[in-house]
Amino acid sequence: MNVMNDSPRRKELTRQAAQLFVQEGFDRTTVRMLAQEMGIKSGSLFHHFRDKQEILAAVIEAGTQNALVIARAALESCDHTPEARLQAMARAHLETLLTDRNAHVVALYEWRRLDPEARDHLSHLRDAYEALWEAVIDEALDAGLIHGDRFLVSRFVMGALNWTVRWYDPAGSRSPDDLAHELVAMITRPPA
Amino acid sequence: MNVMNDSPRRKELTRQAAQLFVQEGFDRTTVRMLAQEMGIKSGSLFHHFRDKQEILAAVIEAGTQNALVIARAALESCDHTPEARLQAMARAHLETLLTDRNAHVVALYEWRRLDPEARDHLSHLRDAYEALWEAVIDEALDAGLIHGDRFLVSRFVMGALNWTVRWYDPAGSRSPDDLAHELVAMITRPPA
DNA sequence: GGGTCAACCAAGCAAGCGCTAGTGTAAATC
DNA sequence: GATTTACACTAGCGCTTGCTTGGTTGACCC
Repeated sequence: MNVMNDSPRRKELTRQAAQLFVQEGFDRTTVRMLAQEMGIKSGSLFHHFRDKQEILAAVIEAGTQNALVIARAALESCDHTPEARLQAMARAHLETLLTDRNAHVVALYEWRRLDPEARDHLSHLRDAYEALWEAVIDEALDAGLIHGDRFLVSRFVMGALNWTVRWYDPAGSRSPDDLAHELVAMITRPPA
Repeated sequence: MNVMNDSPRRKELTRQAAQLFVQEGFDRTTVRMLAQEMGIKSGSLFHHFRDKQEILAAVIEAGTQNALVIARAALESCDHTPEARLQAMARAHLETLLTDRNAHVVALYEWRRLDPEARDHLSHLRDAYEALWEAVIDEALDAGLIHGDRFLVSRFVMGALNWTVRWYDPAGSRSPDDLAHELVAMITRPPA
C-alpha cells in the first residue's frame, strides 16, 4: 500500500474521482465505478488509497488548497483599497469554479461524509480560507463601504457565492469578473 | 399497497423520514432505519410508499408546499411597499426553516436523488415559489430600491437565504425578523 | 357474523457493496 | 545479477441493500 503520498498518479486519480463524486454523489459512487473511470480494476484502487473515505478527503483537500492559493494570489496582486480587495476575493472565488469546479462541489456537498479525523484536518484549511474573507469584509466595514452585522454580512456573502455552483455556467456570457463586480455593487453603498 | 394518498399516517411517516434524511443523508438512510424510526418493520413501509424514492418525493413536496403557503400568506398580510414585500418574503423564508427545517434541508441537498418523473413534478412547485421571489425583486428594482442585473440579484439573494440552513440556529438570539431586516438593509440603498 | 380493508409482520431473495488475500511483472535500486 | 518497489491483476468473503412474498390482526360495516 502506498497511502498519503503526493504522486502525480494519485493526483490524476483524485481528479477523476472528483468528477464521479459530482455526477453520482459520494455514496452512489462505488469503488468499481471509480476503478473503471481510472482504467484499473477495483482491487488496484486500494494501492493508492487506504479506503474510499481517503479518496474523498484527497478530493476535498485538493480543492481547498487550490482555492486558498488563488485567493492569496488575488489579494497580493490587487489594489489595497477595501473595494478592490473585496472584488478580488469574489473574482478569485468564482475563478476556482472555472479551474476546479468538481472539487469544490464535492467539498460543499459531501463534507458530511468525511470521517471525524479527516474533517478535523480539513476544517483547518477551510477556516484559513474563510478567515481571508472575514478580514476583507472587516476592512470594508471599517471603511464604511458596507454596513451591518459583521457575522451576518459575511454569512450572506459566503452564501451568495457558494450558491453560484448551482447555477453559474462558465461557458455562458458572464465572466467571473462580471459576477464579482455585480455582487460587490449590490452590497456596497456609494460613498456619500 | 396504498400509494399516493394523503392519509395522516403517511404524513407522520413522511415527517419522521425527513428527520432521518437530514441526519444521515438519503443514500445512507436505509429502509430498515426508516422503519425502526417509524416503529414498524421494514416490509410494512412498502404498504405506505411504493419505494424509497417516493418517500423522498413526499418529504420534498411537503416542504415546498409549506414554503409556498407561508410566503403567500406573508405577501397578503404585509404593506404593499416594495421594501415591506421584500422583507416579508425574507422573513417568511426563514420562518419556514423554523417550522419545517428538515423538509427544506432535504429539498436543498437531496434534490439530485429524485428520479426524473418526481423531479419534473416537483420542479413546478419550486418554480412557483421562485416566481414569487422574482416578482418581489422586480418591484424593488423598478422602484429603484435595489440596483443591478435582475437575474444575478435574484440568484445572489436566493443563495444568501438558502445558505442560512447551514448556519442559522433557531434557538439562538437572532430572530427571522432580525435576519430579514439585515439582509434587506444590505442589498437596498436608502432613497436619494 | 361474514366481508372488507388498512396496517402490519416474519422471512427471505437477488444484487451489490467495500475491501482483502495472494500473485504477477516491469522498472528502479543496490 | 539480486533485491526491492510500484502498480496492476484475479478471485471472492462477509455483509447490507431495496424490495417482495404470503399471511395475520383488529377495527369497522351492513
